[in-house]
Amino acid sequence: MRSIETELKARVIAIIDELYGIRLDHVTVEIPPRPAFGDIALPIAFELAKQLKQSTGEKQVPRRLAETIASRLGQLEGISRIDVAGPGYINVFLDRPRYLRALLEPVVPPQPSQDKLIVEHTSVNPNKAAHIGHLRNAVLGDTLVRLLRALGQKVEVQNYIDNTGVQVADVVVGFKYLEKKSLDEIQRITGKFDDYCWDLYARVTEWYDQNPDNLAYRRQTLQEIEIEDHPTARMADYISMRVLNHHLDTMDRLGIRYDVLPRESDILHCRFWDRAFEILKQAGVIVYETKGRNKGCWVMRANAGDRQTSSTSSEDEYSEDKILVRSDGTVNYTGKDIAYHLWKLGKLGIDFNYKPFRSYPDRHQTWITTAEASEATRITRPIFGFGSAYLNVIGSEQTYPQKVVKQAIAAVAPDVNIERCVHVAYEKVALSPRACMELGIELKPEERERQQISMSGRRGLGVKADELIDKLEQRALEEVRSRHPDLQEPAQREIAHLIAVGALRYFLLKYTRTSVITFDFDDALSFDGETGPYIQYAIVRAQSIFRKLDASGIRRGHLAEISDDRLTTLLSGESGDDLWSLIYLAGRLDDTVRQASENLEPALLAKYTFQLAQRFNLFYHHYHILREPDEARRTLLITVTEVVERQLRRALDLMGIGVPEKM
RNA sequence: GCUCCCGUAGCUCAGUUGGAUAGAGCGACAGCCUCCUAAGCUGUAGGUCGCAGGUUCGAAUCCUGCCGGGAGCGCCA
Repeated sequence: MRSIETELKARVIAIIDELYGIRLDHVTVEIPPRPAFGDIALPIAFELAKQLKQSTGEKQVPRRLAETIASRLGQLEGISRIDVAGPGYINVFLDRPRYLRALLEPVVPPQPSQDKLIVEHTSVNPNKAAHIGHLRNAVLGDTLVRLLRALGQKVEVQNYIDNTGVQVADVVVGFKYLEKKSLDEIQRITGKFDDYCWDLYARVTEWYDQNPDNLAYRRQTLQEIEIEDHPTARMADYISMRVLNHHLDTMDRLGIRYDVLPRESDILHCRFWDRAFEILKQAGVIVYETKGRNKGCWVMRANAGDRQTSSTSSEDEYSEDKILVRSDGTVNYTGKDIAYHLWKLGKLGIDFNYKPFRSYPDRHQTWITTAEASEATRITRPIFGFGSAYLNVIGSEQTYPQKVVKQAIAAVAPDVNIERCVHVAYEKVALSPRACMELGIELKPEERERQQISMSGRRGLGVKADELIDKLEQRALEEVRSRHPDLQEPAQREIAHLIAVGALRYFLLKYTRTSVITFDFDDALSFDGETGPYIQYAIVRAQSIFRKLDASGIRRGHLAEISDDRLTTLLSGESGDDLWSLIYLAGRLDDTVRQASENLEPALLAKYTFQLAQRFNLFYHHYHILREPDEARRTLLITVTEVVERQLRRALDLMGIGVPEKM
């Protein structure tokens, strides 16, 4: 498996060093396009020919080099044969019985890491219901967390709560000045509060548009929100916490949870910025402008943190410089974010207080920050922050501010491994014109022509997360009812729920991060083709086979009783090759997981899993296990089914997708 | 104006980091349920990989320029 690949690479490097005196630091390994070309291909001869020509000027034939290297590779454990093909590929054929037996070994979880990675995701403004774009963020983040943890990385999941920003302020303005409601009256609002705020938020935006003077209420509200115990702050706190609870409910439906919820209000009240300000000033990262257009502001130079002198100055008016403190002395969002990130990495020197916020049935506990040191903060709790690095799942439109934060960290905390601190940027979810029509949204004339329409919380334009999940569950339930009318209602609902989650999470993961998802109801609500339910169905079919086998009294899991010779025969020839390609694909899960994690790209895992399910369905139609007369062959077919079923289940689990018993 | 992302089949997207004959799904058309669940399978049609150069044994992938779409570059968050 992986060890064979590593072994191969090492051998090739050693041989090339010995024969040609060239030390390669990287050997490309690929999967040949056709099984006839073997299981692992090394195009190393081409690279070597190039390097030899460069160093000696002598032209070498790649094919000849490949033959030389291949002959020196000799016998290797787990490899049955090595060929040289085409213009100079070294093709490696694996020992099939050995590989299959290795796949049956139990999965050993890796040693957990000492260091902790802080993963921030979701971070939805707590002023309205979550929409499909927020789900993309949360599902991406949650899946990355699962991948990293599976590889042994210790992870802390943070969901940042911006409860003092413009968005919350706008909803407060809506309640206070548009609806003229008191806190008491707000508390008496029944029904889905986040939906209520969704509509109100859109109305406030309209109200501002109608009369820009109304923006004065926003400015005033923003100031009052920051004052501890001010009535406006209390109202904002009530609203944002009630909406936050809805968000956590929504995310819980998809199996997404958090360790800690840092609140912006607590960053203010704990005076994080004051400390960060001192650190930045001391490091000389920010300077006070006494002239120019940024006069009176504290700014970070564009080249801060670079060791080189900034001699190549600058007739271009410091256009790259970033303001952190306004001329009125207040800090902006990026400044607060720098303070927050210094805290994440344990570099701020002060901490929040914490209290329990939500407990889950499996005893998982989510904590929230608080400013006051009360009784609750003395409860034993995990240590938050002090990460060795951070991963921020944040939309790609925030690339610039994220770069600034990273730059500031690099400048003031040189001991931080800044390479591991990454902004996991992803593109947004836009709406297809058809989806807009189905939502009953009036489009502006210039929008009608577009291929896609951006969602806008301000305009109340978007697909609400809960409504979409409801729709998916409803659709799945109808399907389950017609297929399994004999099942009890709760059982049917449980299946429908798993299918809905599978459909939604897979839908959001199958696109690569850099691709804009053009949301369409037909695509998102589909259970056919490249979808989560397709994969779940493949597993359900495998389970069904197991049930039938058990009922017929046919033993499972005794491949060990079949000799290597017999297995070699069974795995050769046309149908043997066919079975082998499925086994080999199933074995590549771990490699795919590693790759998806290295690239921070869950889509790689999603695509792989679908491909494996597809190949299994093919197998399912080609081979009828229950009717297989040859016992050894039947045992092999059963084993293949078991291996594939296990890998598919593991892969789905990493994507946060469960599997029903039947569907 | 500058920076970043995207452009591949009618539509939505992959493409193993430069490799062998460019792949899926949806949609269309034609088939497959006495047979482990048809949420499945088989077949057909569908491509100048935006355009033009360059780099080399080899380019959808890398470099340059252009065209088209999106985002960012605020004393907003």
